[in-house]
Amino acid sequence: MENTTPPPAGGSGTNEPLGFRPLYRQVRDRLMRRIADGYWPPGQMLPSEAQIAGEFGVSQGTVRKALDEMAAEHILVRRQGRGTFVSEHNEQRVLFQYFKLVPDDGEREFPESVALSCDQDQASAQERAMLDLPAGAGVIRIRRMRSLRGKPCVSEHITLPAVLFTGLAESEIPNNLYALYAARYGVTIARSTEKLKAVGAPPGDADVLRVARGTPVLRVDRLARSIEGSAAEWRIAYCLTDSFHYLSDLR
Amino acid sequence: MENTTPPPAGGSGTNEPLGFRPLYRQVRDRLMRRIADGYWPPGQMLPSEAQIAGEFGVSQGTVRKALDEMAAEHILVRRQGRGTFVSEHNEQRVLFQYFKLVPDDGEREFPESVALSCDQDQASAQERAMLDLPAGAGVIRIRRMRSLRGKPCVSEHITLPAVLFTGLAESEIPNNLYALYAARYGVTIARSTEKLKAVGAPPGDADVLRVARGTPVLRVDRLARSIEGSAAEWRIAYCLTDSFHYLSDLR
DNA sequence: TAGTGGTCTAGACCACTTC
DNA sequence: AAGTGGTCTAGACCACTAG
Repeated sequence: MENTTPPPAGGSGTNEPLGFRPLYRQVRDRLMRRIADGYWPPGQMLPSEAQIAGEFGVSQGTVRKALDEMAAEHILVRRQGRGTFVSEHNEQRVLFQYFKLVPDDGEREFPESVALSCDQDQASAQERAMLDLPAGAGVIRIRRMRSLRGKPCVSEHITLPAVLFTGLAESEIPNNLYALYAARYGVTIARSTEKLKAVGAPPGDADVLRVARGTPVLRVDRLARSIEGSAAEWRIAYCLTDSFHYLSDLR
Repeated sequence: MENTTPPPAGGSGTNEPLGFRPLYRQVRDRLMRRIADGYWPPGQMLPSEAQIAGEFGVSQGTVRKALDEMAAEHILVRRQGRGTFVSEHNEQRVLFQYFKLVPDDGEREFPESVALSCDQDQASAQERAMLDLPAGAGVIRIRRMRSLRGKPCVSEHITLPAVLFTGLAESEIPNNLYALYAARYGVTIARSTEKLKAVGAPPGDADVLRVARGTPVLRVDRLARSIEGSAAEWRIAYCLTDSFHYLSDLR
């Protein structure tokens, strides 16, 4: 693997100076492709640094830098003495990376869920805009209620591109959706953006949460992206925050 | 610098296996101490990697690893071809690291501020608990209103340990408080935790924000810590989110 | 042109896990 | 004991900034 042909434009989200692409980024890209293609599924152990280095014709240090970067993004998990593994969306990871609602007086807990409905339909203009869908595309919509300690606390509206998740509308809705996306549809959620607002609870959500309409609730608008970077899920959640809070760490 | 005397307990927040402390962490600790002590003030350029390596008697790669880690925590800023600098709390940094309120339809902007009051008093039990203060300790309380595009959007209640900020109550309150803490009191804010809730606007804050009492607002409870890790500021902000949102990136 | 950080290599040894 | 990732070193060269 040589660096004699630097691609003119960068593509990994960061601003490359256009004209130089480090070797370790090319290694990273090739590893990412294999993971995105399902060559190494979640939970799979990767070859050792030395093996990857031999295959790609680079030094072990260069492979290490690529792997470290991917571990920092939670794409991989490295464990000394054991190996390097593709991250799984197990409960622990989802709990810490994606579920930010914490009891005021206690530890983080994984919520329980009840699916209220699940239908397929044509995407609205707003849904097409959020999910980068063409006109006429289909979506799957899921309504869900989640509880902590037996107390309803989140009313969710989830929208998925139907083309990525064919047949999901007819199946059971598990508590851990991201594990299902990965296992059954090969869609691995890698990062997301949340926009938070305080609003009065809309009628339907107030009923689900068993509070009066207009009660202040936290509205969380999340767009989740797959490992390839494309929008894979749009989710709006109305959260009760009288005995919970949304935890955000600023570094 | 040798690794023959591994300290029995780790102290940098992470769980060390108790019995091995890498050299680069010891380098990091020594650099941190100098920065915390004001030996290298914010904005100051550090010696080159080679110089530090020579002074500490370690290799350049080891120094590099320490510097990279500190840069990842925003303690340092590294610029190729120029050098390594102690981070400043300039507007750009505060805007991206600490001010998460973004207009729904536009770019991030730095808000304007109006100080409403600033007093010194004995700490309440709650304030002592939040800021780790002994009984009888004094605090400085600041009330502030912040605006974006001329529109009031945040009502702030700030509490500071009086012992760290003597004389602040009698001075002007600038827009960028964290720059003042660093420049005048040698207190560099390094990280913080925010707890978010949706609540009805309390009377005093509703008046400041010019909305009806009980209007849903985002309550942001922030505890900010200095570079040494001690609690340095407790801040509660009530934010209007009808045309703004709190932006949270999940990685 | 000199000085800085950034990349890449090669090799030695250490810490941890598993068999 | 074997295999993995983690640390540390030494040195070469590249990309960027500034005088």
